Amino acid sequence: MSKKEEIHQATIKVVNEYGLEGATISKISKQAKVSPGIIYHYFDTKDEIIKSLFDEVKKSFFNIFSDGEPLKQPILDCYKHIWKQIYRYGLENPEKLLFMEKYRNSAYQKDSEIMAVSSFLRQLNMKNKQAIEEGKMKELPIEAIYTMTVGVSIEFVKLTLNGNDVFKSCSLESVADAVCRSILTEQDGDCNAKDE
Amino acid sequence: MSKKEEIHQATIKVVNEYGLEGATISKISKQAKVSPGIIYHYFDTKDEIIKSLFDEVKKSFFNIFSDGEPLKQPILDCYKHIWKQIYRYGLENPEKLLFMEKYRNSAYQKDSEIMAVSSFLRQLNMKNKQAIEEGKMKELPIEAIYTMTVGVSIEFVKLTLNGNDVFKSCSLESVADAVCRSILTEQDGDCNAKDE
Amino acid sequence: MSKKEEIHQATIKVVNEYGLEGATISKISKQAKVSPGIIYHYFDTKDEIIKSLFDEVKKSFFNIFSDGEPLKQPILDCYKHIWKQIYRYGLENPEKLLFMEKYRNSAYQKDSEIMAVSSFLRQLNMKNKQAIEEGKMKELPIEAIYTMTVGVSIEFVKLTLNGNDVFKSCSLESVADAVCRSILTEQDGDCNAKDE
Amino acid sequence: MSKKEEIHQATIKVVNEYGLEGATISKISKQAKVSPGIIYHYFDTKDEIIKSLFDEVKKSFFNIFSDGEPLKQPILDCYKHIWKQIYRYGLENPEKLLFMEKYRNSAYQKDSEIMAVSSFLRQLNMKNKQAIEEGKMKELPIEAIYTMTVGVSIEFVKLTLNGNDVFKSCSLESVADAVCRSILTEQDGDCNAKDE
DNA sequence: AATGAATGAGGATTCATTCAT
DNA sequence: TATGAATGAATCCTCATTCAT
Repeated sequence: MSKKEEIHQATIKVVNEYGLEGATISKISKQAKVSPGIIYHYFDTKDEIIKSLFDEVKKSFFNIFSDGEPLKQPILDCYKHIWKQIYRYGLENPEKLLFMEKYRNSAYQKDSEIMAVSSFLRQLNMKNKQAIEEGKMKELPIEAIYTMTVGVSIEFVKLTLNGNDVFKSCSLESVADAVCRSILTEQDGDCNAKDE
Repeated sequence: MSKKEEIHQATIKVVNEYGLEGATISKISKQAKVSPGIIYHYFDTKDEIIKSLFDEVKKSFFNIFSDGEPLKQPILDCYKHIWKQIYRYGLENPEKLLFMEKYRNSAYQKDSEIMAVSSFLRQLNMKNKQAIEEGKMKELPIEAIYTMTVGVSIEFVKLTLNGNDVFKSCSLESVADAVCRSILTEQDGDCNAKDE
Repeated sequence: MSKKEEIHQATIKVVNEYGLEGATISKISKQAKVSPGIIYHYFDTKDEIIKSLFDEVKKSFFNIFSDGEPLKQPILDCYKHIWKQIYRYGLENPEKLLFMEKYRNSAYQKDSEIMAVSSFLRQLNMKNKQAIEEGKMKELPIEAIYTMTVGVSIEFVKLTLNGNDVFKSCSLESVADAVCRSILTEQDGDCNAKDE
Repeated sequence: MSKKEEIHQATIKVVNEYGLEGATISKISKQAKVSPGIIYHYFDTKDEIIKSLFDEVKKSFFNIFSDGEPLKQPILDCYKHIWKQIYRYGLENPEKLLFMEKYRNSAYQKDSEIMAVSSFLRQLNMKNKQAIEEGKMKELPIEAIYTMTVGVSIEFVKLTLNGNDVFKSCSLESVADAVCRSILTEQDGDCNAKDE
């Protein structure tokens, strides 16, 4: 592991323990067992540490989207697959996921530019548009789709990490199914949708 | 408005402009047009200002749940009603809602003790349990139900406040319906649910 | 003496002991017997302390130019008067004069914008131009005139402060006379010199 | 050029760009294209770099005093010659001259030990004393003589380097003459002035 | 109640210097 | 000789909190 990675590792630990605002250079350097000075040999500012770490984590996060080639499946199965992948990722990498969530709600992230343009996400976006045209999916912007699926999965991770036994009586599968079904059109998603 | 309330008001404004970590006593005192010293007559510490403000905002937030007596409606309609109320509340009180979200992801909130025990929420919880027993709703803990409904509504508020025209092509009603339907059981929520 | 003045006083002492670069907030606060924090209640930055102090000192320095109404005298006597006033000022206010000299050669002073535009200096400049037109004074820019007269006086102060007994065998008067005569034209500077 | 000289060269460049206080080992090493570590093989401390550089520059500066054998000329012509040599040197070696001036006003130079004892200066000092005995020159210490002549020339260099067109209407020769004449006795300096 | 000057610990960052390679 | 990573003390500055008035 390179020194930069070690500092990133230390940072993510400190952020999870003390919050983004509580992550001081002093704490990070102690956690990484290096001097405060050397950190500035690898990073220009403290902000750069946080931002580059976020970029790393975001990359690793979006990488798991494409695991298992979900694009080859029908739109519902595609999102269900991603939903479950996110949940597993979150449980296996709680510090990464919680770091992302803290970053997302912090002053670092001014606009919601979360939607990175990985090649996978571009393809997923294409798939979305196609499904919308085919009348299978609600005509919603990608951010809304993301919120209604991935966003919920992330919140379920947080619940689980907080000790909440979410899936005691109800299977992960059925929740993933129900949640992801909400992005489909009425005729496609269920039979008895009614408007007020 | 009491002095405490004035300080709370000033705090919420400063937090929304500068973030939780950027909200200094100095800025709050200037915003509230009082001296820094007097703030410590009304609050013991800065943390107490933030925490008591959160309690206030949380109370006002959960108050709107009961508007329109949603408990008298069937479970789906009840949650759809709440969903839309939250969305409206968020657009009308962006500072309050964003403050809550910032607080929720900060170091202030160690555990997820969001679920306040208002009398309404107790009643809603009863209604949940009944619906579960009747086989109408998935057997999920209240926090999960909350996440799948209210949580999504809040995220939609954030999207809208960020300038995202979420409901350009798809009605608020249909999204609320689809999202809230995800907490129902398969037979109740839709016709063609399938398991993997 | 106001707190700002006290901090200025402390700063001038520290600068004279440790140099401009050695004048740290820590040293200044100890010299002024105040906490480091309070300094930033009166000044925005360390630079502002130095710059405002320079403005103060410069003002006091240029004030002594006009003492004794030198403008009413012929050009040579006028400059001789100023020359001697500067010398006296320097011996009486060594810290102020040395501070000015340090500032002048530092990174603070990028261009040589020393020539403040006090009303007196404007009048002196007028007198210069008149003397040039009358053929009494060399046609040199004001900065050169300043260098040849005031500049030399300041250097004599430095010599004296360094323990050099400059005027042991040669009177202050005769040096002032000889130095200031150098700005006169040849015909005017030479044969009709008069001594006091 | 030896490594030490290369480091000196780099130092003088960095000092002129960033000032004495802004000249860090890091910048010097980059400018010299060597590692920071190796600098400490050639110099014990950063102060030693600066001080030895000053000694070098001072030597080169005082060397030009003797160019053209000014000692063989009458005292006035001798100083006029030196005056003009200094001015030319300054314009040709602005970095060296400005470095000297920065050093002279810094915390490095506690006492005014500028007057190096080169063999030339010893001879010049002898010439001074003789001229004083002969009643041709004012009875002033060597430092005062230096200030009244060389010091003024250096200041004229600074004015010129700062973009001031000092000699637009008045010749270098006449200024050198007038300035250097100020060190002569009254009878000698006045009536028998001759121009070129 | 109210002010705002004052404190001092702690923040990010820099930099002369050292040291393993 | 030479590198450049590493150290840690010192820098400027901030800010929650206190206190004299």
